[in-house]
Amino acid sequence: MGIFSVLVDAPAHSGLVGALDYTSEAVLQPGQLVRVPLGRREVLGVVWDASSSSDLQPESLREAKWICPDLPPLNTPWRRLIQFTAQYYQRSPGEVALQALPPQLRTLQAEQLQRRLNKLQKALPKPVDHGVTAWAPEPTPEQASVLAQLAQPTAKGHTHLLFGSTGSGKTEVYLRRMQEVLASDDQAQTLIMVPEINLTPQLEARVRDRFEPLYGAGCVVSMHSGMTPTQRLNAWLAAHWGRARIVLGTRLAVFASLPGLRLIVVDEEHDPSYKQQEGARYSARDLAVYRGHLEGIEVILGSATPSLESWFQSRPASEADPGGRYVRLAMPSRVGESVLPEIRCVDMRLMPKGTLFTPLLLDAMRERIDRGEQVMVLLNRRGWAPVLMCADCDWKSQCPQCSTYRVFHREDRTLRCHHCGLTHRVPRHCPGCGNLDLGWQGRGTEQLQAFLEQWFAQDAHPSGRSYGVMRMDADSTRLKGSLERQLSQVHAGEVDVLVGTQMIAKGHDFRRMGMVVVADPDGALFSSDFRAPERLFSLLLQAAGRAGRAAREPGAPPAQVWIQTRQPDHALFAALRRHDFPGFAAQQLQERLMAGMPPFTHQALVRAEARQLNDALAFLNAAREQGLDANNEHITLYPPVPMAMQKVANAERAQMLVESNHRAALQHFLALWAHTLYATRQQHRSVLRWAVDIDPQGI
DNA sequence: AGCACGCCGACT
DNA sequence: GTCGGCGTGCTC
Repeated sequence: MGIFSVLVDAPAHSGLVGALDYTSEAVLQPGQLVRVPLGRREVLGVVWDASSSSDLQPESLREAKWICPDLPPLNTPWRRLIQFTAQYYQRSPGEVALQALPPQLRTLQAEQLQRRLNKLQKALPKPVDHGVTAWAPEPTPEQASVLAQLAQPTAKGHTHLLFGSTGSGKTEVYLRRMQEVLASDDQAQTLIMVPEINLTPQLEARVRDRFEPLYGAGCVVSMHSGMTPTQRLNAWLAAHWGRARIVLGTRLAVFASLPGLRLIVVDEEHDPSYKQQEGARYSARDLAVYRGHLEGIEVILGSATPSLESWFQSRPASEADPGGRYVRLAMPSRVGESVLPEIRCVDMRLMPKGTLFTPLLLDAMRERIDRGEQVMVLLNRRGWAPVLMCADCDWKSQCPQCSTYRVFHREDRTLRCHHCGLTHRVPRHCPGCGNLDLGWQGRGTEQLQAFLEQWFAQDAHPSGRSYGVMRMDADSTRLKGSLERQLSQVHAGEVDVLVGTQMIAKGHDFRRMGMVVVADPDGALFSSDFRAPERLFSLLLQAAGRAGRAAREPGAPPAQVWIQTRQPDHALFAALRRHDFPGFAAQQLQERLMAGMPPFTHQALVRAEARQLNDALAFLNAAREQGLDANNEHITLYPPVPMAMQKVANAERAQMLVESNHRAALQHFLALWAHTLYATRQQHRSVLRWAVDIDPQGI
């Protein structure tokens, strides 16, 4: 009878910190999946440490059963990745480990699992026909040079930042590099990550086209939260078994078990979606880099607008500076005939307040459309208008549960809170004074769509048909299949004007888009979040990337981006007009350095929620006092403040910023302080929830 | 986190 | 008299 420690799914604050001890007749390997009794239930566990001794009385230990002898244990790098994630993001290893496994593994009986494995084994990989090669475009000289550099071992290590403008063919570089790596070893596996589920289908199709002829059907699997539990389990097993050679997925795929992993690609590495926003708040991009380091393999981070963290980390060496830890590879040119679109600002200060589009812009749109091109209109606000209000009294569509307004959605006549989801029918008359005259303030995608439909209905297209205006946002794509349907309508040319939120700016390859209109970006210029300019720049450059992807006809005017703003002289737009990310980044980094912000400092947030704001603040203040007593010179503990969105779903929220110039010092402090926080929580029972967010996205 | 036990209010 | 509200406590 040996003693084995086992990880089970228990949150860090449950008192069950670390692994639990169990006995077993059979010798269990670390990484083996087991089923263990925990209280009255039986749960899935991961064997963590073999034949350890236990502090507990031997007779109080219960017995672990392995679930499936044929399932190989999770390997050492995987376990170390889990260990690191738990420690770095201040969660229990059990919680992280079990979250990283497919949910169905918890409930599946041993026989069912065995049946799955048998099926997987029977579906033998198609013997590779070495005569077969997938068609692939010839790499451009720029791509070839980057590929040569990737193949060349460097002193810097194995993480590369591929800085390539939209349309420079980054995906082709990923695919070719994957192909080289896969060909070098018949056990080799690669992982490629994308920020959003929406972007997986088109990349998946491209990856399948390239690799299925080489490695057979089933060599590519996807991993994202939109899959059914069964699909997820099958994909996970195929990867864990080594049958899948390529795993393609969203942030959760960073935890896929890949015994033959040789390369990780993180596409659009700057995208905020890589940061998990609940539970263990990990950054899949950062973990990908760490995993690469653990496995001793190559990592490629790709973006046209890298995060300032990655940009800084990839700075070249100079006399005074040894440079960053990543190797920067640049691909500045667009593939083929297409040229960079012309970016211009439209000065909205000259227009009456409330103008949706300037007349000049509307004329330019029609001109484009009549030439057979499409126009994209970007506005990052769903619904008709962000506020409904009474013309007589001061009633506004305030959400009763949150410190924000419910958004007026005219299409389904609702007032919806975008934070807590609360939905009401639009009142017929003012709930404050009974007045029938309810108006709105501001604009959303629905309103732009309606305006443009009306505008273009005044005339017919020169060909006699009518103009097509379509809206694409989270509302229009809610139903299954509607995203695909809408995209195919755009590709089929049934749409002249596509109105939408940032969803339309990301990734999709609209070949006929000749003009991009940014309707109202100014909100982001005045945001209190120091990362807002970075995100806006990235969004606008990505949007610009949608324009003019195809070669243009001789004599056709260049693709254009029109930005309607009341700040046309803003430095951000000046850099954008030059397509100058390096210039923008240099200026932002200078500001961050001066203001002592990331990447020059490291941050963590402690957030707390309570029914009363003061209870949340009191908890944080008490925690801060004790943190200050620890008196660490490298740590700054700022006083707690109410969050910008102070109330969400009837919970008052406050947060406290912890900062340090040294990542290790911050980690060390947080690890010690965690105990204090748990203890302090016991004295503050009114606190509903609290959590630590390491490297927070927004403050 | 689950899932117990446990001790007070409105119903068959 | 029970069904059930969610407060506290434990799980190797």
